[in-house]
Amino acid sequence: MITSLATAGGLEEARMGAKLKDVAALAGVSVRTVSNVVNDATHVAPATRQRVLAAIEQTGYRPNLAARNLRQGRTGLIGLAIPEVGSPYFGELAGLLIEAAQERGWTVLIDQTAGRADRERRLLSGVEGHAVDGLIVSPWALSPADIGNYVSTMPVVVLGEIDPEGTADHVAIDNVTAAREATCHLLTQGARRPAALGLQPHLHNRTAELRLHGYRQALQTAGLPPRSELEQTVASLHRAEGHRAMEALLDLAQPPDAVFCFTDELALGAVRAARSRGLDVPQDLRIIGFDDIEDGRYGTPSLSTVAPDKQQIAESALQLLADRIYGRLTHRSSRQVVARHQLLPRESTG
Amino acid sequence: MITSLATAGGLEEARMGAKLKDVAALAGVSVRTVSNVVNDATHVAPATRQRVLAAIEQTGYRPNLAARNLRQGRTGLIGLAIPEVGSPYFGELAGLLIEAAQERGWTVLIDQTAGRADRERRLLSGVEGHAVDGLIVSPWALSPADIGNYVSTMPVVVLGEIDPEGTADHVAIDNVTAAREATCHLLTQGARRPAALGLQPHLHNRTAELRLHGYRQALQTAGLPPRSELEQTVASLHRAEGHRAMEALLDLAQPPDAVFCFTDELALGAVRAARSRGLDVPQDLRIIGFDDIEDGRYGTPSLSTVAPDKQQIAESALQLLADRIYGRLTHRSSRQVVARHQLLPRESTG
DNA sequence: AACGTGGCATGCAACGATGCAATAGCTGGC
DNA sequence: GCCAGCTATTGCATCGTTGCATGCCACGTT
Repeated sequence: MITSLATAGGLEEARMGAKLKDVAALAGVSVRTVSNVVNDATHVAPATRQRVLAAIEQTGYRPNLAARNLRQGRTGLIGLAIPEVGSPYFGELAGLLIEAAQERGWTVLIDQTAGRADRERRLLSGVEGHAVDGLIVSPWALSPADIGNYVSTMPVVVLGEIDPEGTADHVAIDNVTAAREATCHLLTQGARRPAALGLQPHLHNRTAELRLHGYRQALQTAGLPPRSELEQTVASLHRAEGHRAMEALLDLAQPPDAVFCFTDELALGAVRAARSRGLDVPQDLRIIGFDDIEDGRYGTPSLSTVAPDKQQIAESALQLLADRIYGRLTHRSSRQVVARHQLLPRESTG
Repeated sequence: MITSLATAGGLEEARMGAKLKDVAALAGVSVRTVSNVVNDATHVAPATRQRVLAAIEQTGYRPNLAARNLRQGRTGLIGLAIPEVGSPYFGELAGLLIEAAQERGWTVLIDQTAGRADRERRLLSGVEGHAVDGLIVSPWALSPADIGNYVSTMPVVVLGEIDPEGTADHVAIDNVTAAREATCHLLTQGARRPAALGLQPHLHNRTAELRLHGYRQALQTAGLPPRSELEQTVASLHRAEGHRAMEALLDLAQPPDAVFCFTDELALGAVRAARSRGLDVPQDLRIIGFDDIEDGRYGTPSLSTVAPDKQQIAESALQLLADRIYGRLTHRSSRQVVARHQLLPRESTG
């Protein structure tokens, strides 16, 4: 309708929706040639290219992504499924992923699963349709088997959890070692009854399991018996739960003298709880977290923590995904990247 | 190619890419009817609907969004341009927006502008092509005039800054009043030399300007003279800058006895700086922030702050955008929503 | 002189879905 | 018994782009 008008006279008023056809008409070439210029692929004579570029400039042409996607079968979008963007660790990670994705020409589309299994499944099963070329999932509530069912549908990279069945690509740090190191650090600083805070047995939170495992290993190495009352379960990973769980620990007949929290957020809540009971951190109670979120660095006391290399995690995840999407990798077998981590002792452990 | 195969025998192996055509063939109806069922719009006989639904189930059909978008001219995506997802305030806000958008059937696509004007412009000018139906922009570095140039291209809602020329829809709180209240709170608590921390004169950060204005109003009302050395400029809104700026204030011959920080992050850095100099907050120095991020609630001391109603901001922004996108609103004139805010006195001001 | 080669440019068809308008089937009223 | 007035269903064209195959030309080779 307007199309023909725009084609005929479209010089300045072409603002809204110049198509390839319009550009072609203005430049006096075929639609196909304009497309070639835009995708600067095949041989185009310099003179023609100039003319087309000028026409593009003049019409303000922008490729219609929907059409391009339909034709190419790719969308240039990748999904990122995380529990919450608002939580610092995932926020920081999302930021890095978005940045890194942009460099590869991808746009990231965030879905918040809030750790609910149904939502994570819905996402994987492709409710979004053919909307994304691939998916990066950070599952808190999904079992490895669940994931296996869906990787056949589209490229999936899983963050933060090792899938024992090896059906999907994974990026994670060595959680057992990291947790052991954190606990050892507490012991080295003189702790005799270190607690673990952050179990989530009701969810399929394998990351938490691994960290618990590392914690127990450290105890064993030090010749200390595991005590189940020192292993605190939480319902979520927010500060409020850290606060609550810490109070429960302090209410024990024999309270701990140190706490390894599975995330920094939990640790920050725990610190707060300890201090409002008049305890000094680290004097009376040493606390270490996990994630190295920015809040921990500027709190009082600054929070000791284990820092996963988030940058590396982001890069690796995209690399794995790229390999699958561009089909550089045909074989089914999954790959695993183990990202670096680093123990960062700060004030909260003395 | 595979299409015909799938159409003919496609019962179970239709996993990868069942189209409308395949479903239609299986259900023994026309493609158009299947489409009608999917969009449950027009009259479809119950029996037919059942048959089609079964076929959809069996084939695992998912609508191809690219095709749908091409046809409809809408993408179902809205862009969200914020400086950083990793920063708590924007992370929390993004989370709420994503959630609210999902309820309206939209998917949010986050772009991080890092406060760089070129990036914000690039985004507005539609580098993303016809990729998004609308845009929510939280500009730190863009002047109102810049925005005016682009609103004609697509629906835009601006967050956190009032555009005096009235070219775009806006959602913001009453920053002047809020800042005045925060400063008044400091004065009420006994402050005599309250400082303002967070100016960004080099950027077109109008939000900061408004908060400074409110701060000065409060001083004037209290009969205190404004002192330019108490108005601290920052290069970014991160904790580190809050830390640095606070130290600068403390190095003054006559340091302040209270500080109004323009964001909670700055405030957290400021608290840290004060305490590492041996000052007690709030005993020696009262500090109030702005944003009500979660970190502030669980720090020691807990941070007094001004809490914008983030939920309302998110809802309103989407409402305004929806009106534009669905064309319920044709007239050019811009609308402004002033969201609620609330002063939250906590420990850091005594 | 005839032929092969490679650089440019083009036309046609198709990606998968929906808007439109037309058709087939049905009921009820006179 | 016939037609008006429905509802249910369908075919065709189309959204804007790119893959494929081909046409055309000029040049270098035998």
